[in-house]
Amino acid sequence: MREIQTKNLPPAILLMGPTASGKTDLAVELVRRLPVEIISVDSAMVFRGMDIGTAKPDAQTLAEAPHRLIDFLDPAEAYSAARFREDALQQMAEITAAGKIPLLVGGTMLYYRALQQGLATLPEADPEVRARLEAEAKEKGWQALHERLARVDPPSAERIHPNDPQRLQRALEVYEVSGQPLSELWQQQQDNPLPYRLVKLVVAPDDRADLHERIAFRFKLMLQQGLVEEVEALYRRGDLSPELPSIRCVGYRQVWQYLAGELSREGMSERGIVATRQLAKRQFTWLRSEENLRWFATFDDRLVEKVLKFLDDNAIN
RNA sequence: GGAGGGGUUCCCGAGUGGCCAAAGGGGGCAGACUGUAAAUCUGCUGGCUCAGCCUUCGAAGGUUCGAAUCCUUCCCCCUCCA
Repeated sequence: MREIQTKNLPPAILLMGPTASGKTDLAVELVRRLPVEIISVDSAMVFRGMDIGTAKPDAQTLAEAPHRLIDFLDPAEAYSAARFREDALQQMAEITAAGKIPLLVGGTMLYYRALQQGLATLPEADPEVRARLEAEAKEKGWQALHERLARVDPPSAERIHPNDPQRLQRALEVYEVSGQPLSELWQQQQDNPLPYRLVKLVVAPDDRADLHERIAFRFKLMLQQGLVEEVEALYRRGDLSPELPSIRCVGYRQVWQYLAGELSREGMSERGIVATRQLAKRQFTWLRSEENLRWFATFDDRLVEKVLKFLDDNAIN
């Protein structure tokens, strides 16, 4: 029954893949051949002034294939999965209204998840509450906060590992701000299917070793292109710190440490490459749990051709 | 040529007779993931016919009931003296 309803919905393409798999190149190619418009699904490209390290397409590419949801946030600010969902839905609606097809491209898998499955109605981040919890943890230890969570929200305490400060903090924050346990609010979550017929594909090298090689090559290229200078500009602002989501991004964090004298130039490069590999690995874990994915190999000579055929078979043309 | 220090499982590094397939860290692999997610966290990590067995601590011998740990010879690396 749901299938039948789906048929009448406007289409949208989700193009996923680990970092350095060639998503952007493929997306640009699709823009040239199909009536699609790109929406970025990337938690790092949202930041202004973070171009080289996020592998943001260059100005010329962006002129040809505009990306929505990039370059709109200052690195001092924070984004979220919930805001992404709102923003993406709005952009998708605009594109569809203009008679085009939304092409969502990126590697932030939580955002895809949030978009597809929706989120529970929860209070947004509260910097004051977080700061207070942080201070408390520093004094008493996260173990104590885990014990407190066990009293006010047993299911969440059961689920969240005592060593996971980020999730502990969030669960306690939700309880403090809303007066309700996170686990309760989750239960009230409603099924909220997207009003789109999703066609999902992923690009990734067949061989992990190939991806690792690409990652190392690309990171060194970023350094040649001026990644250190880019991060230095952020470093010199004086109002940014390594705790911010922007500065914790892969590459930025390591270069920041290098600028702070905590890493040698060589160590920074090595750690940056390692962090990128580890990111790709986590992205694969998400991808394996995605339903209805069609996989394409990055190094396939006929990649574009095959993708176009697949999309055509799915009534996208 | 002489004096000393060292070679440990993918890497770094602890271990100086049994409790050692060998601490810890890194890397790798697998997993989790609901407003920080390029984040945060968890597990595994010599092999096998897997409550046991086999191979491993530079190499080869030896001592011992038993050796990564002690002895002998050899190979290689580092520091210092000449």
